[in-house]
Amino acid sequence: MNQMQAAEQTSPAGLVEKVANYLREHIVMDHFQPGQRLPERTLAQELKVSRTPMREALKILATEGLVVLSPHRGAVVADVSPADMKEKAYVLSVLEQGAAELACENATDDDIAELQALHYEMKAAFLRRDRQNYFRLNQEIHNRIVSLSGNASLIEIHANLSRQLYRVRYLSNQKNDKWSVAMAEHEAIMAALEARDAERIGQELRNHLGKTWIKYASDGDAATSQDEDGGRTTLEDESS
Amino acid sequence: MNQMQAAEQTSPAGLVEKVANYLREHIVMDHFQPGQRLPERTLAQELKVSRTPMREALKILATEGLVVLSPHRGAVVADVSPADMKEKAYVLSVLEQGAAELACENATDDDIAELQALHYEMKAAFLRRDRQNYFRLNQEIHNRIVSLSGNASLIEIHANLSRQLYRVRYLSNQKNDKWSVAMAEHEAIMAALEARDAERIGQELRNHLGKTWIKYASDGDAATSQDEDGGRTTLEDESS
DNA sequence: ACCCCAAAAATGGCATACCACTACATTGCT
DNA sequence: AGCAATGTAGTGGTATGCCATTTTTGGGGT
Repeated sequence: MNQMQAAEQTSPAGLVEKVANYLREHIVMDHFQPGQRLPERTLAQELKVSRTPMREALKILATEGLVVLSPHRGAVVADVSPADMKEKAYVLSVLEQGAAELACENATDDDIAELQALHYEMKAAFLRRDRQNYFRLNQEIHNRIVSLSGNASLIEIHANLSRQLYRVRYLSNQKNDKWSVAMAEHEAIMAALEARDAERIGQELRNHLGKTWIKYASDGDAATSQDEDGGRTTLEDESS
Repeated sequence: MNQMQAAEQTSPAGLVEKVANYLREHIVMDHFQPGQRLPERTLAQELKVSRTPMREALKILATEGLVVLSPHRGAVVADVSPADMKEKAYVLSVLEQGAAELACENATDDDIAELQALHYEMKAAFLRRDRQNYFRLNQEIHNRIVSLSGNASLIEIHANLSRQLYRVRYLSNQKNDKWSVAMAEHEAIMAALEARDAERIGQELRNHLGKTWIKYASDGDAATSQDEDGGRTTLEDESS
C-alpha cells in the first residue's frame, strides 16, 4: 500500500519534496519556533516556488504533525505537546507489541540472529557512551522487529508514527541519561524474541516504550538552542 | 490534532470533498470495478470540475486505499485484496486492544453503562436478525470503546483504518452468517470491560476481530448487487 | 516475422490568475 | 468610551495553461 509515497521518490522529481524536506529540517532543528506563522504565498516566493507545491508540502507536514493548518489563519509551526507525544508513543508501543507477536511467528532464525547482532552492536555503543550510534541502532532494531511482522500496513503505520516522533526523539536523545534500564529492557526483549515468546515480548515492548517516553513526558520543555540561519533562501537537495 | 480534517468540514466548502465522496460512494458500491482506470482529466470534465480538486480527491482516495496511483499510468480502482484486508484488520485489532486497555482505566461507570446499553440494543438487533442495525451498533460499540481510551492519536488512526475497511465491511455484512460467535465474543468483551480487566479485554478483542476477519478472508469475491444509476454525471451533496 | 526506433498521446507537475470568504482593523456612531 | 459596521488584506480554493517525462503505438528496417 501507499503507492503515493512510492511515487514520490527522492531521485527524479519532487519540488514538493524539496520544500517539505526544507521546512521539515528547519522545524526539526528548531530554526522555526513553534507558533511561528508560515505564510503560504510569502514562503513560496521566498523559496522561488509557486503556491502549488508549497501548499502540498504544508499539507504533508500537517499530516506529519509538524505544522498546524488553521482554517483562515494560515499555517503555523506546531509546538510539541508532551501530551500528544505521549499519546503517539503509546500507540507506537501498541503497534510494536502487535508487530513483535507476529515477528515471533514469522521470523527466521537468521532474522533473529541478525537482530541479535544489531543488539550487541548497540550494546557496544552503549558501553562506549556513543549516543549517536546507540540511538541509531536502537531505532534500527525497533524498525527491524516491525519489519519482521511481515504486515505491510502495520509497517507503514508504524513508520509514519515513528516519523512523527522523530522531532522529539531528536531532542530527547541529548538528555536521556538512563540508558541502563533501557538497555536491560532490550536484553529482555531479545531474550523473549529468541524464545519466540509472543506474549512476553509484547509485554516487554509495551513496558519498554512506555517507560522511555513517560520519562520524556515528565520533562517539560525543549531546549531551544541556535536560531540563526543567515537568510537561507535557496533550496537544495541536502538529502538525508 | 488533525487540523486538516477539521478544516475539511462538510458544510461550507469542499469541491474535493464532493468529488471524493462521489467517487468513494461509487467505488464502495461496486459501481466501479477494481482495475478500472480513472483518468484525471476525463473524469474531471465529466464531473464539471477542474483537475485540481480531482487530483486531490484521488489522492485522498489513495490514502484511503480505494484507488491506486501508478506513476505514469493514471489512477485505477484498487481491488480489495483479502491479504491486505486481513493485515489491516490485524492492525485494527491491535489498536483496539491498546485502546480497550486504556478504556478500562479511563472510562467512567456511566460510560460503561452506556456501552452496556448499546450492547443490549445490538443484542436485540441480533435476535431480530436485523443486519443493518446489528452492524451499525457493532461498529458504534467498537468506536465508542476506542473513544473511551482518551488517546486522540489512537482514535484518529483507528478511525482512518476503520474507514479503509469500510468497503469490505459493507460487503461482508451481507453474507456474514455466524453472528452467534461474534455475539458471544461481544458478551465476553463487555464482561471484561465491566470488570475493568485490561488484560482480558485486550485478548478478547484481538480474538474477536481476528476471527471475524479471517472468516472474511477465506471468502473470495464480492457480491455485485444493485447498480442502478442512470448515468449520474452531476455532483450533489448527498451528505452521509 | 521480429525488433528497434521515433512520433504521438497521455499523464504528472508547476505556475499563475481569479474569485470567494474570513479575520482583523479602522472608523464612525451612539 | 464602548460597540458596531464597513473596508481591507490575507488566505483558501478552483480553473487553466504550459512543460517535462513516460508510455504506447505505429512504421520502417533487418
